[in-house]
Amino acid sequence: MSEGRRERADAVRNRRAILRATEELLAGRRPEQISMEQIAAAAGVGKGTVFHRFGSRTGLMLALMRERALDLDEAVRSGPPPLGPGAPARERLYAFLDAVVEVVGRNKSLLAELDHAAGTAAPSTGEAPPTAHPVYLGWHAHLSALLAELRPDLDTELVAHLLLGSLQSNPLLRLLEQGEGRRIAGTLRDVAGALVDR
Amino acid sequence: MSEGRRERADAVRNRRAILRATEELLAGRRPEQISMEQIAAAAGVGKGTVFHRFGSRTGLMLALMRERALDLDEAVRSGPPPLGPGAPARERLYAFLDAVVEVVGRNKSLLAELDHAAGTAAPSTGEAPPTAHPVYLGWHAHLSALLAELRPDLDTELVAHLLLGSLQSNPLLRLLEQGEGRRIAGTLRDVAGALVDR
DNA sequence: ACCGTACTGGACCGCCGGTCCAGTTGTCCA
DNA sequence: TGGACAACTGGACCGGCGGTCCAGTACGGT
Repeated sequence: MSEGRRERADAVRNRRAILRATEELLAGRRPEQISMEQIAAAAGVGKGTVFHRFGSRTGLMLALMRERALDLDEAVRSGPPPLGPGAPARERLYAFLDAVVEVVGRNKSLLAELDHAAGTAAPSTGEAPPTAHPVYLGWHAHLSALLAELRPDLDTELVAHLLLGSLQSNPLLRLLEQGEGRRIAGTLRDVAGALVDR
Repeated sequence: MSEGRRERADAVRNRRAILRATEELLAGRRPEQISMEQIAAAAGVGKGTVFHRFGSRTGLMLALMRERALDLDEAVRSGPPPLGPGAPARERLYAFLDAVVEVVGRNKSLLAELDHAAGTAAPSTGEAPPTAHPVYLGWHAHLSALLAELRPDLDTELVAHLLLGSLQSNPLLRLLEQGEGRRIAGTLRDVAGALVDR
């Protein structure tokens, strides 16, 4: 994927403008009420440019989500404990759940959009694999690993899906919207704790 | 809501035809790939009729979901134990989780559609309350009550959302599609069990 | 200064959910 | 039995969306 050609300066400028514009619009309205044309207008570019850079609506949203999830990703991979490596698995688990709830809370609408978009795949080879988005996959891998360390007897892959999936569901996103983040983080801890402290 | 006027015979016939047609189409493709026009054609009626009877796409999907969830609802409210009243709360909890997984499994695509539609409310009074659909609310109420009986110290409302929400998430629905229902039911039992058997 | 190429933007396309209304049909009452 | 009225019907129609296309533009290496 690494191009030999450098990216042109105006292309960079426009890509950033589009991402910023999307962020601003997203802060005000629900994502399904924002059209690609509005985004283009807000960014001061043509609609064609938006699609040229991001491929599709989903591609744009995904790019934005990647950007937003980068910090957490780095903190988990090489940051200081307890989020990063070095702390005991249980501490890392709790820290990670708290962090995920926080990130999800700051990106509810984006996640709702991506979750829905996951079903709509490219019509290229007839039946494209409708995988979850990369950000989710990363979270899931990390969570599975932590759980497996603590309870190797469980179906940790599935438990990780259960824990993360619940955060993506509409009722939870609604609560997050109402600032119930701390309450959710606490209860998620209770649930995970019940699983882990046997 | 109880009308004094009886429903006309042809209206009943058409309503059933539309629901059946929707079911058949839903069995073959993902719901977002089915247009209202296709449904109308498959049912042998005009598009106007579909909207007249169900109000909107969401209304139609909801009507279908209600129909599908009726059996479980009755079994829980007045059926034999352990699903119905009479069994100890723990048994009822396990039985209910199993039953919900089964119903969700038979209606994944429908639920995905409704979950997404929950965000898009009627543009009537500016900002309509984007509540979850009635079927979900019913399940949530029942599950909350059972949990509260077993662990009154927990935030059972929220735990119920976590358990049910996870089933609505895309990754889980994907697994359900691949026939992993039993695996999911089992793990859900493990999670609930860890919470309840302290 | 020049040239090739990647980038740009807005007209355009097909489709979708939803509306409208003129015509039809079931139902009730006399 | 028949007539009148409301409820139902269906397909033409609408605004708007995501996505495509391509002629024109402007960047950046040489």
